[in-house]
Parts: sequence; structure tokens; C-alpha cells
Amino acid sequence: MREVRIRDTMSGELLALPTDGQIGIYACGPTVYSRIHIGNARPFVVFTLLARFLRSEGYETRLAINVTDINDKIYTAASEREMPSGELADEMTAAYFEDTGRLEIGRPDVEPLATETVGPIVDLIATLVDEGHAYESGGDVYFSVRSFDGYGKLSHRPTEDMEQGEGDDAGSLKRDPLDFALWKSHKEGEDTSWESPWGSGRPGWHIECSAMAEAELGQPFTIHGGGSDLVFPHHENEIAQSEAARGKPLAKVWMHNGMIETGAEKMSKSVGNIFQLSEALDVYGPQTVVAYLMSGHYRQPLAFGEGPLEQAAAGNERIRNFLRENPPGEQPGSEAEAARERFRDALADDYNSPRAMREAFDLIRSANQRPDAPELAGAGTVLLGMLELLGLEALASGGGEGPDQAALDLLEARNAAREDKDWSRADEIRDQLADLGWEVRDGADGARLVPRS
RNA sequence: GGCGCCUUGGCGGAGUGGCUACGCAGCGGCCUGCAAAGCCGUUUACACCGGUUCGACUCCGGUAGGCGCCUCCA
Repeated sequence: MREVRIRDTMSGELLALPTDGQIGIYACGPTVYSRIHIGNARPFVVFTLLARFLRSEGYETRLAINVTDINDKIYTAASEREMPSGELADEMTAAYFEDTGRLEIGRPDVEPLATETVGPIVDLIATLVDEGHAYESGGDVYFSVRSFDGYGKLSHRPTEDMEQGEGDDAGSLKRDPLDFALWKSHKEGEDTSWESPWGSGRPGWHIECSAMAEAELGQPFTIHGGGSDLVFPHHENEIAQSEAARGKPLAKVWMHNGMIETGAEKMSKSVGNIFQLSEALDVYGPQTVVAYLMSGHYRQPLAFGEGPLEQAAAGNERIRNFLRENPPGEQPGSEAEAARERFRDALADDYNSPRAMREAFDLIRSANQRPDAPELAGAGTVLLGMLELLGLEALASGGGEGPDQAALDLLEARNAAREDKDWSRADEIRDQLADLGWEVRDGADGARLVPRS
């Protein structure tokens, strides 16, 4: 078991994960008012694969990624589409499961829904009211920010500089502009509501994550993650709620992923410069999308565009080519094993996936340079192990069916033509095979058919 | 205006006080009947200006540009 260190947003330091007990990870998932875009996919991929890595290192790990299916945005989107908000949320939740499922990297251990956690949410709010950290006002319940000393410790901003914008008229119900809503009373036009000690209404944003995280992982748990745009106010408010209510920390490590950028600007549903995950998957397929997302360090911004995606596809093709010639199975030699260790060291060092990928490519090049070196035996075996941690193990399984009889007959005919040194005939057949989707590669041990990429 | 962050070669993207990141693309070569794959080589890369240092892309200060948050956002 390696020591795994992660950069903590709150302290700014690299913190080692505890090597005993369970690693609980809670990552903020999407609010389901529309299909998710590629930016939403980044935390899903990063945290799902981080959990996979931790498990492979022997850490007992439990990953929760929630779905926020109660939110103002859902009401707005539903009314625009003239459909019940619950129906829209259900539809978009299903689309989220489908889209992320197509990434072929597995799922989190638990994926709680806000609508299924209303009981714990109400209990948590009630505790905050009892403890004097929250107050009811006109059917709403607000968190009293000044009642919690640590407010601002995650986002490092002084309270005097901030204000919680709750929109139009909510301000008048607050005792302090800093306060934010835990519970919102039912309003005209909202077609869902739940009962509470403060009347019919619904949870505010933030509180659902505090409740779901505690319900699934206990408190404190190890890593709380999400996009860097959630640091303030979302995660700051989660800390305030959970820590004020329980008198102990919410999470030990705060881990935030950078934004995906289109042009120089962040991808955003409201700006409209989005690329839906499903579209990216349609065009490039899962392995390309995953390789693209892993090509940059999780904490840095990542440029989005055709170029980066196509480069990821080309890199994957290099891996496939290598695996065709070096199928996994053989016992690794010393150098191959050393590469595997460096690969895992990179992931243990603040989950440096681009550095890990370098180790994979360095191994490929070394093995291509010295195909018969015993210390590089089993390079394919080691590479497959690397790909499993990157969510790219499918690159090893050839993909698709083998050549059909028609293609094999053509290949046979071409071999015959080559025997006769009838090069024009051989090239003609090669073109025909290309039309069938096969690329011919002549090697020392005969010709091989490879699916055209 | 406040808080935080970024600026690396054609593109993406790591990293370090002095030693080739890596991948993709281009160019030249090897191999090949020709290709493909693979291998080798390759275009004075670190925004700008100062400073610290024997030495900075890497540390410090400033300038320019950009990004995130401060309002819903992964």
C-alpha cells in the first residue's frame, strides 16, 4: 500500500490519506435539469478512477456521487418545457446514468438522490435550529452564518466581503445578508413539495449534500470533491451546516477538479458553449473521451476542442498497436515492473494522471526499441494493468469482430499476388480491403488485418 | 472592487534551481516491393520586465493577458 497524497484546497497542502480504516469519498454530482456536458464528466471520471486506484492499492474505499434532483433550475427548465418538474428530473437523472455509463468505467458505490434524502435533510435542519445556528422566517429556514466561526475557511474569503444572493425578495426574510436558505417554503408554480416542521416546502441548495454525505459515509469522511466552481458557496456552506450541527469536521481533504475550457472560457450551460457528454461519446467513443479527460492533471484547467480529442484518439491508437504485437499474459521483467511502480507512484502523488500516462508511453517505446530484452518481457501485461487504472482497459480487447470470410479471401488473394510480385494487383486488393474497413500491415510473420481507425 | 489560480515548443500537457517529460502533428532518415506499424533524428519551449543566485523555465517583485469564484454551475 502506497502513501497517497492529495492536494487539500483548504490548507493548500499535500495531505496523506489515512492507511487504516475506510476511505470515504463524496463527490458532488450534477443537478439534473439538462443533460450533462463534458465538464460534468470530469469529476465523475476523476473520482471514479481515483477510487479504483485506491482499491488497487489496498485501501478500503467507498465512493458516493450524488444527484441533486431538487433545485430552482429544475423548476425553471420544467416550466419551459411545460412538463412536471419531477418528470424532468427523473428523465435527466436517467440520462445522466446512461451517459456516464457509456464511459465504461463503472459506477460509484452509491449514488444518492436528494429526493430520497428529505428525511435526513429535515432532521439536519431541525438540529441546526435547535442549536441556534438556524432560524425560521416566513416559512423559510436560514442558516445563520455569523453563528459559525469557521465560515470562509475553505474559500479563504473574509465574511465582510460576501453576500449570499438568494435572488429578489428572500433578502427581506434574512436577518443577515450573509445567511443562506436551508429550507424554502412552497411557492406558487412549484409542483413538488415536502412536509416539514416549518410547513410545506423544499430543501435549499447545499443542505442536501451535507445530509447525503453524512448518511452514506458518516462524519467526518476522508475526501470531499467536486468542481472548483463549487468551492464557494456550495462547499463552504456544506462545511458550515455540517460542522455547526455535529461539532466535528465534515471531511479531512477537499479535492477540487479544474474546469474544462472551450476557447478560453469555461464551459457553461448558461453561456451555451457546451458540448454534451453524449455528443462527445457519439463522435469519439468512450476510450477517447476518458483518455482525453485523463490527459491533464485533475486540478488544472483542461482545453477542450477537436484537437485535444483527436490527439487522445491517436494516442489510444498507439496503445492498441502495441497491444496487438505485445498481448498481455507474459510475466513482467524487471524493467516492466519498474515502469509499473513509477506509474503508480505518479498516481499516488496527487493523482498525477498525465505523468502516469508518460510512464505508459515510455514503456511502450522501450519495449518497441528492445523487443527481445528479458527485462522488458511482459510489457503488455504491465500496460494492461496501467490501462485498467486509467479506465482504458478496453483498448486491450481489440474491439469489434475479426475479419469476415470475404476479407480473409481477399487477403489470401493479395498474398498470392505478392508471391508473384504482382504489386499493382496486390495494391488493388489492399484498396478493396480498405473499403471493407481493414488496413493491411505486412510484417516479418506475414500480413495482418487491422481495423481501420 | 475582493479572494484564488493560470500563461511551457504547431497543438494538448507534465515537471524541475543546473540533467530528453510524454503524446499528437510536421520534416528528414531506417525498415518495407510500396505502404502501414515501429525505430532514429529534428525545428535555440518555457508571456514580458527587473531581482536573488555561480546558475532560473523553476524562487521573489512588478507588467501584460487570461481564467474561476464572489449570482445557478462539475
